[in-house]
Amino acid sequence: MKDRERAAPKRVTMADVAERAGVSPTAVSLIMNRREGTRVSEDAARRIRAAADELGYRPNLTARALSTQKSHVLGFISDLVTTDRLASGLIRGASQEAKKHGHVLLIAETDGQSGAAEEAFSALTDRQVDGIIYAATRPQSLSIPVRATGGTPVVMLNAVSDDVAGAVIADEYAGAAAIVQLLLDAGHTSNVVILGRSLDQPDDEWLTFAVRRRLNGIWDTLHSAGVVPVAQIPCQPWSVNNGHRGVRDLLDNGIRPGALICLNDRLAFGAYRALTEAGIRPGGDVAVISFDDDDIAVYLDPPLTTAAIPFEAMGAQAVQLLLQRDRVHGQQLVDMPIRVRNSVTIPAQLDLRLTHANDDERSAR
Amino acid sequence: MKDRERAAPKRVTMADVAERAGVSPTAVSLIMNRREGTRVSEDAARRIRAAADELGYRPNLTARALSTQKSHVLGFISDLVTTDRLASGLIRGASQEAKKHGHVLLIAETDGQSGAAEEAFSALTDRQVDGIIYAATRPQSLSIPVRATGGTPVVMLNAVSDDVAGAVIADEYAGAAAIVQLLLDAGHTSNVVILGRSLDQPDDEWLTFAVRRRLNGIWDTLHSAGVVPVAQIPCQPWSVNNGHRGVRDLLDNGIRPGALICLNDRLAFGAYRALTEAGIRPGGDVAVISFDDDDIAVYLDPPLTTAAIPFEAMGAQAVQLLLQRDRVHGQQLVDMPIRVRNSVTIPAQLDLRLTHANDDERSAR
DNA sequence: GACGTAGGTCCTATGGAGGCC
DNA sequence: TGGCCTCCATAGGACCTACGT
Repeated sequence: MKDRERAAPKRVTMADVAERAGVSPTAVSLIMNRREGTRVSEDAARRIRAAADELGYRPNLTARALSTQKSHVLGFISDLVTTDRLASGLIRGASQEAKKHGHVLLIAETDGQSGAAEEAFSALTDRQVDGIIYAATRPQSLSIPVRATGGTPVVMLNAVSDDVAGAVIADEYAGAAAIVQLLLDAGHTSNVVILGRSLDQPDDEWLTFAVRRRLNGIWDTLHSAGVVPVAQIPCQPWSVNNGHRGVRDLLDNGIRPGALICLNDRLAFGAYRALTEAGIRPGGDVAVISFDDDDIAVYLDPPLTTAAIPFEAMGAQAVQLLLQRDRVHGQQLVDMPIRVRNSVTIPAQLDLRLTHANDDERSAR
Repeated sequence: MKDRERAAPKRVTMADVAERAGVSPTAVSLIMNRREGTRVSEDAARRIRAAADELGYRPNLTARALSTQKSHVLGFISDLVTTDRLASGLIRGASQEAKKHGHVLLIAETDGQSGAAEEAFSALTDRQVDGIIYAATRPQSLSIPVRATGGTPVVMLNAVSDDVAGAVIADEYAGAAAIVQLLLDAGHTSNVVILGRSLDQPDDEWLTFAVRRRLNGIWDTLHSAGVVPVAQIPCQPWSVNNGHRGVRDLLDNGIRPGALICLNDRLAFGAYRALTEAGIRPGGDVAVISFDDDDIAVYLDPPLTTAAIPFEAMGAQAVQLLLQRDRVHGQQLVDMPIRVRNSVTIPAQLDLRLTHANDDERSAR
């Protein structure tokens, strides 16, 4: 009788239902879960269902988890608290897929500090999550604190790791190949410029496996078509200002691009600015393609044709991987959809075969 | 002995520690939790701590939750799956604050469908969350399915509700007043134009309580200074294209703004474009202020001075509210920081007293 | 003052008691 | 008397705590 501050009406429990239906708690449990092996009389079952209904009974999943060792909760850890919001799609995709399977997401963040990852893993395993998704906002190789894992299955998302088999990442190579092919098919084969990285540039921290694949996709495709770029502009980081500077310098050097392959949308934004300042119309005078499908891609004028990172699909895929009984090993590559917009002029006949990204402007407030 | 598929090494339990230390589980429990009322000998305590350490003992929080009725888990429900990522800061702020208090976030989304909210609340209460944050990506009034709540405390985040007392929202009125005051202090008092909504416009779905407050802040401040706008441009939704059209029409009508108050950053982006096309330099020829501190605000040239929605602070505040023993009622207003950038030219003497937003371009990949 | 026992949290899995043919 | 089907009691699962020694 210590119902002083706990004004909560005390959840109705299995015992309550059992009592009202005049059966044992066991019978209630059997009815509420599996119906196979009908071990309860139809009459009792009816009474139980009725009682559960009237009392508004809902099973206590914590207790169930304790008993079954399955919590139906998945952990989601993201590597660092970034200031941009690119990767929130990962969570969203994962969350929706989890919901489909009756699971729910417990999230934790490693705020960059070392030791934080271990702490995050522990916080989740202590709560008996059935599996953990370890996600990065930028593709990279992460090490996981195996000790803190306690045997809980882990899949990497937008990242890879030597410590674990499953990983879901964007198919950068194929995506790059596809969008460059689109550019070439549209006839933009001369004066091709690559903005963001030069092959002559020494390896550095920015050359992650994902960037490498993206570059390979680009170069292989150009090469297959016998196209040789007239210029490569290295810049680090891939920011608006660097894109702007890069293209401005290019123009100052008297090189006028016919097609511009930007390694991400921010660079493209900067490029647009430099081109416009020089009186060159993006989309009209020069074809532009890019990567990521950042928010700004739609806002640009003309809207940018870009290879999107399929964050939501990747998140969903990670959940599937985790929930599959027979684990698939190795990397799962997810297609990068090409958002066909107007920064590349496309001959009518080719155009018929393309599906254009149809973004009505997203409305705000 | 059914360790067939469950290859997991079986977590070490309190009983294991007790056995190794030669004490009862109770003693272990006492040591692992509260130390007050030293009811265990220092010697035993030492042995217990040693044993726990050697075995790598970690308490099973599921079991603890079952017995204490406190899960140290907070639920986070967001209202609808929006395509933009503005509000991910809410989760981030909440998550970080929760972590500080030894809590963790369980997330659920109501995918817009009716009934989904109830389902989400149930999914969380079934798992014994200690409290629920009900967040909206756009400020609005939401009704909560009280039945499914089961007495679990709820606070609204970036939203309000008639069904619940606590709510955390941005202080739109004060934010608007502050940024308009900044504009006026900088001397931009003539040819003021408001872009986004006209007072003559009839009430509609876009006129949420948040927008109303934002508008009131603007108008009251202008009024106090005796400033009367030369034009108000209604547009719905607040998109880049509408901002562009609005300002272009304005210029076509021969009105040349001296100061432009945009109701959000997307409108501002469109305005920039229209101004630039007309040969007018934003920041130089016309001062521009705005709201939201969207990603694009930094990318613009010149970077946009805007009143930021403090998503992270709001998320943190919601957690605090939830965790406070003595609940504070009513709405918690969170300050909107003014990001002072270069779209408003500021006299040197005033400038000294301002803190400028110092955004080095965020680096990508 | 130091410690153990037993009972409570709620659900599930298993073996076994009882009834019927 | 044995076989079979109903149903239920009991024993966990890992922890906390009131009480008793």
